[in-house]
Amino acid sequence: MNVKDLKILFPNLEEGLYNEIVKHGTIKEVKAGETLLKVGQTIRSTMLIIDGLIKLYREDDEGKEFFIYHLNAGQACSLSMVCAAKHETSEILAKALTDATVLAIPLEFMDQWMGKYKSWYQFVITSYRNRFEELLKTIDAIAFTGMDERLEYYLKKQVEQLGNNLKVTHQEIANDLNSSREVISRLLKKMETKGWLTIHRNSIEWIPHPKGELKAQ
Amino acid sequence: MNVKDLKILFPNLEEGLYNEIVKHGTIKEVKAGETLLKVGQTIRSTMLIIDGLIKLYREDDEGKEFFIYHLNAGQACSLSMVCAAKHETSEILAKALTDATVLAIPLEFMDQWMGKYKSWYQFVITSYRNRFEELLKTIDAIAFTGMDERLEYYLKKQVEQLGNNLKVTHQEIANDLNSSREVISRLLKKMETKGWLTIHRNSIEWIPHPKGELKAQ
DNA sequence: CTTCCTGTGTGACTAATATCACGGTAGCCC
DNA sequence: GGGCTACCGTGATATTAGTCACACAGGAAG
Repeated sequence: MNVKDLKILFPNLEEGLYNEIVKHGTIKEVKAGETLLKVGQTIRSTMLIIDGLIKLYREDDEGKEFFIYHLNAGQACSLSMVCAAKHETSEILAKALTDATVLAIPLEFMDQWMGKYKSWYQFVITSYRNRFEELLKTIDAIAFTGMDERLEYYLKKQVEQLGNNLKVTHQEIANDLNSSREVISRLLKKMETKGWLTIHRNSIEWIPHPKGELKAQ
Repeated sequence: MNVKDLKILFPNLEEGLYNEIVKHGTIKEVKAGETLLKVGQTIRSTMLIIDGLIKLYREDDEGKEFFIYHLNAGQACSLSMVCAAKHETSEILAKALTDATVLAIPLEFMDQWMGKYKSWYQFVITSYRNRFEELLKTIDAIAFTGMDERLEYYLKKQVEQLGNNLKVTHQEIANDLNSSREVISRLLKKMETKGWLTIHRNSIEWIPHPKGELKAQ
């Protein structure tokens, strides 16, 4: 990892901080589909996403996985920060959706930089706020809306991260939303007749349309 | 506000920090039922709860209120922290459930103390982690379980905060859970026959029983 | 005591979602 | 091509939760 690339991904940090990050962080490569973080695992470092897309899940007792949000390049795993700071264990499951590169920073620097670099503190706080907002929006979706709107919200988020052509099966969507394949199939069909997307085998093509963007947060 | 009381409520902070809190914080008294924070309101200070019980809600477009969690004495409003740090607006609704006293700390100290007092940084991070966990548990409840379990979880949380005798109507519970009175009434009745509680007019008496405690987090 | 209001109980109905049971189809491998 | 497997479509049915209508009960105020 070099300072130049780091600056592009994580702008607005202090000069000295970039050097420290490069010096103390260790690169970790993860293959698509691999698990980065298991529930119950002890966290010993904070993770910055350098490349790729990470998907975070909440797991229930029976191992069902409920999708919470994505992390992509230039973001940090807030949970790894909180946990790291208290030497505690993970509450969530993180999987690499694509091949990914993450930068692991041993937790002792987390503390140290907090006092030393104002930009680090800002970065951490901002990460938190963003994740917190994601969680609140997720709660909104499940508490206030039906499956149809949730699917819509879900697809828009996927499109935002992965582009209009989603390589995904109905079953996978159902798992992420803790629903069943049939329900998702039927809802997708409805959305297809509305002209919002076209269904292919193993993929869905999102058709941009006036109401198709996620509201600015 | 004096240092001695502060120490009891917020232990493990640095000596100098207590003095600063007392010096720069301003006490705010709130009557039961009053709103502390509206959605969309700009936040100019971080709030520490000195006394009383605060209830936080998420609001939908039509003003329906979905209960998220409590804050009680000795805790901080994490959201006010994130928002304050970025001069942003509130995403949630906070109401005083009982008469309450909060200590408002202007946001500039938030930044300043972060670098100056390690204990403050620890406190903030810990607050976050706890709130984050609450949110995740709330998501679990709505994503993975039915109304019956959600009601059970809800009641246990109330009991934890307010004791075994809950002064609450079925309608109020229904609002908090974004359900309807009839559904709650019927579920309560079931729980009554199981011997978990007794229903009175305007109140519910929780009967402690082996499975009646919230799992340790 | 009567009136009125609020909270509660209950049955009937509707809507949304999950589940079951298939049958069809595209693509892969032999 | 034939068979296999994963994915998708669809009707029937079950379950859960929300809605509607109304009856009743307790308590406060007159």
